[in-house]
Amino acid sequence: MPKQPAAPVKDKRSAILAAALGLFSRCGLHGTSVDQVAARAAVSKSNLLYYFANKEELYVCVLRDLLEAWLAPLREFSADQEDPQRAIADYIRAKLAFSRDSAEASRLFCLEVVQGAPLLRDELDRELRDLVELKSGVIRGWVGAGRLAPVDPKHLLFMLWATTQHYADFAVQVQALTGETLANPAFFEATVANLQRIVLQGLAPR
Amino acid sequence: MPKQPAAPVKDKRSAILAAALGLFSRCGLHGTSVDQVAARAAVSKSNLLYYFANKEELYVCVLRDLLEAWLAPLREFSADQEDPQRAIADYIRAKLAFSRDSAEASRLFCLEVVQGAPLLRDELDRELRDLVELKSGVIRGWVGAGRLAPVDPKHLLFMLWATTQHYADFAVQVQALTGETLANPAFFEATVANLQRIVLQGLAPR
DNA sequence: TGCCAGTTTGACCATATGGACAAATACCGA
DNA sequence: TCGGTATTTGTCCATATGGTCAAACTGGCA
Repeated sequence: MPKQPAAPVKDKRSAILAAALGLFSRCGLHGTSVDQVAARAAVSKSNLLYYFANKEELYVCVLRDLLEAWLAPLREFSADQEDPQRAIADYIRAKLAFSRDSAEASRLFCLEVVQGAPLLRDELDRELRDLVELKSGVIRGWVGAGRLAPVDPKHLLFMLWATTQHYADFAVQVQALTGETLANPAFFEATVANLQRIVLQGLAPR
Repeated sequence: MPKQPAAPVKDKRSAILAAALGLFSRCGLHGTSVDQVAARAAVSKSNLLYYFANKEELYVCVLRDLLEAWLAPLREFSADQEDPQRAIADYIRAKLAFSRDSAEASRLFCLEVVQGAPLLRDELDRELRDLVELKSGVIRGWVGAGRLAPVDPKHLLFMLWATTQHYADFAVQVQALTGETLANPAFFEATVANLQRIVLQGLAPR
């Protein structure tokens, strides 16, 4: 029977993963050295390589955690079949909260996908595809019932992802132009309201 | 009087810049070696370093061209003060055309901004800021005249950027989920129509 | 106490890569 | 043809970095 890893071991692993996320999201895989990650996690390089066979494995582990977190809000989307306006409004808020609370994760996800997602491609094809198919069905149902203007479900999802993730991924630009961050509660609420208003009115059946 | 660079020199420079754009946009600054760029441009590494003092200078040159191209559609936005619906519809189409025709540029811009834009920060603060201020005034005017639902101009611009750039930056994801690319004219038109419909209805004064 | 698996460390190495440099070559005007 | 400038190339080097390895250490348990 394999022994359960002791608590300190788990702590170290997650400390390393956290440090890696921070650095990878800012400098990318190739712009980050194992030394840097180790230093940031307060661990020797050799020790880090005891927990992760090599840099790529570490990177993949970070991505795996990432994808799970990224998918969470989508799994919740329309979970309890409430009315579409409510479901979409909630989703916008949840995604913006993710952009605020997990900005580094959002950015690393963005980096990876922009570069062609060599390591996520499979998961994108498999896991995400199924989930999107499922949610698309729900949206199509709403449209069919006349509760939503006719809209292609996938384009709608793209729009929701793009607009909400933008505030994490392009935070530098947002800050340069507005001086604000989602960390500011007032700005966060204003962003939620703005997005919800436009999207919901844009999707309202005529 | 400094001699004008001969035609072949210019060709070589732009060949190198083009090769660099392709590689940087896929692998980032650190994931791309000077050797690779040189090979792709059919030039020796030494020769490349004759035209660009070092890798960073090459990178900055690529970014500079990039930013200019990225700004072009925004400069055109509402240039001739037509009605807002028309101006926004045109802008959406122009930006999507950019995503289709200059996907690599869009992706490199995205990479750079996501990583904090250490090299673009100044330009973002200066050039883009002024331009955005200008266009925001136009939008505010439309809102004031009751021709547009009340909306924060900057959030509107963010929305337009995010939604249109998404099809270039997240092309892998889009393709994984729809099997399509903007290169397909039918898909391009469907995307334009979908976006225009939702955004314009979302912005219509009540 | 002594054993052993799990953990930690420092020393070391192979390689990739940015870039310096000097020699060679092409081009061009006088 | 000649001289000089611009261009091109091959060689070489310093450094950074991913990763190996064997030795040392730790903690629990018989």
